Amino acid sequence: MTSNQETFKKIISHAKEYGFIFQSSEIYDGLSAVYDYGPNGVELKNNIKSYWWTSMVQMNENIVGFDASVLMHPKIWKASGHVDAFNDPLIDNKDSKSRYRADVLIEDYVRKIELKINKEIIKSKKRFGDSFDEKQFRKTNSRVLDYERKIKEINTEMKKCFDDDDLVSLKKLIDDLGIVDPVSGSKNWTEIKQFNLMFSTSIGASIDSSSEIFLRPETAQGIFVNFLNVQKSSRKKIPFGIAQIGKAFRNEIVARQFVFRMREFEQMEMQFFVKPGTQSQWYNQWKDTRMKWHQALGLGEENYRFHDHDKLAHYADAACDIEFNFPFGFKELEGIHSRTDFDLSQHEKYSGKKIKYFDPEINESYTPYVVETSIGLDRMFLAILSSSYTEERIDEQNSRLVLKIPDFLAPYKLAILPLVKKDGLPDYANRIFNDLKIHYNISYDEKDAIGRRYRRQDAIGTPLCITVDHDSLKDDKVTVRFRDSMQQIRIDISQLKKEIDDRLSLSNWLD
RNA sequence: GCGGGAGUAGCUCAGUUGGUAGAGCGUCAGCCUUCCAAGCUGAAUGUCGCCGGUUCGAACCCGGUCUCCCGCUCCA
Repeated sequence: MTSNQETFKKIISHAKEYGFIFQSSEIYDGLSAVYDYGPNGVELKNNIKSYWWTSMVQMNENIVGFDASVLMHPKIWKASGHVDAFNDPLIDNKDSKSRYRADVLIEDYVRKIELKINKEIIKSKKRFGDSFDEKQFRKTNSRVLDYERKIKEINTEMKKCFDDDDLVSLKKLIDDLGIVDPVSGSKNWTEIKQFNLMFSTSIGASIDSSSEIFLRPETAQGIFVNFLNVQKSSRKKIPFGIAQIGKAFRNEIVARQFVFRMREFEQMEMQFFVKPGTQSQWYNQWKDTRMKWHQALGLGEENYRFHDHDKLAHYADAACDIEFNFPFGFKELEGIHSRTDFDLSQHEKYSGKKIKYFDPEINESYTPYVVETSIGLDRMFLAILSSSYTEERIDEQNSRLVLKIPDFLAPYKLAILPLVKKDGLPDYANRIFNDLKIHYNISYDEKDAIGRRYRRQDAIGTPLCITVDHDSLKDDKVTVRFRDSMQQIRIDISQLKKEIDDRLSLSNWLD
């Protein structure tokens, strides 16, 4: 096992031990790929949300907030393409133990035939030189005609299988074509199974009259179907954005790597509506803005990189990920997609309602183009947790475990600690606690030696510790101890709030 | 879903041939009063993942099942 994997395991243990993340339904053996956030976890998560929301909605005059429901009309998922795209017919090879999408196997087979046609063409081109007429050749060459007929047959049969949901015939097609596993060369296939990545439930109390609906597999469609409601009620002019934070659900076949891939997860997304033709410019601008937002956290610029998509989804004309260096390598943290007018057009088509924006600048109406930024909240959480987890050696004997979480995201902003729990120090400490608790989430601790309490706060990432000692009773000064440097300053309690604010304010991070 | 590995206290792990379930750390109470954990005393915490089988007797053997880890696969 590599040291990264070791570290990752330690982070998972740490998350449990200090109340950040628990596995769902643990006492019933757990529910796979579903997690619960503990007392410290929910604080961190809420702070991340607030950081995102503030920088998106509050700091941008042309972005408004939104919160769509999880349950939506089932036609939405037909329009968006999820009903088709999230249904994968999968087949396993018993010898190589590999799993494939049945349609991809067949498409690969078709591609091989196409290669054969190309070979024939190249061969003849060489023979005939400049006088070679490709169109004529394709029409007349018997071998090429056979190949093309074969391709047509396969495609027709495959389409028929999909239209009829006939997995048995689809399997027969794979058998008849003699398709072999690219790894093992074996034809030892299992039956084809249909996997639907959308969770379904039913709406309506009566069994007879109820109908199947889906838990949303992405939050974005809630924004698209409300585009006109939001645009008209908020009187926004293009270009403008709609932002929302919410849960989405995917019944992943393989869901692993802790909270990186969950069946129930939370997205923070912003759909930015622009004039057609300007999408590429906005796409690049949002790429830049989003990367800067991440890097402002100070987790290390070298931990981020762009990954451009080679293969674009059906709705996109450009797409990239911001990847983060997780303990298991660089993986997607946020997606930035230029979604064209696909979604709005589809909903216009399926709903029969006009979804157009009248642009007063050019006196024309059009279907806006969309640039999407979509970040996995749980992934962001994991990025912060894993990169802030630090095992620090202080000297020969001493080490400590500290979460160097960006200060304003920390579950507790400060801890108030009486040096000893007698001589009236706890009373004094409690007065400070009560004065400040309306402003910050504060931890109070009087158990054990002061050093041990500092370590406990380090382990959950509390940036500041306020220690009350005997002198405090006389001079109204307390010790402020900093998490990362472990340095201490002595400060008058009247200056305390200002000192804390100067250090923790969001404005240190947002401009 | 397939293959491999694992599951004993909150955490890390012992547990002999099948014979009453253990340690360290942590937690809690008390002592000590000390500005960077690991001083003293005491306490709580386990259907040994779950179900079944074999046995006089199962943490241990057998079967099933659930969960986690690794690989394959998938990923808007």
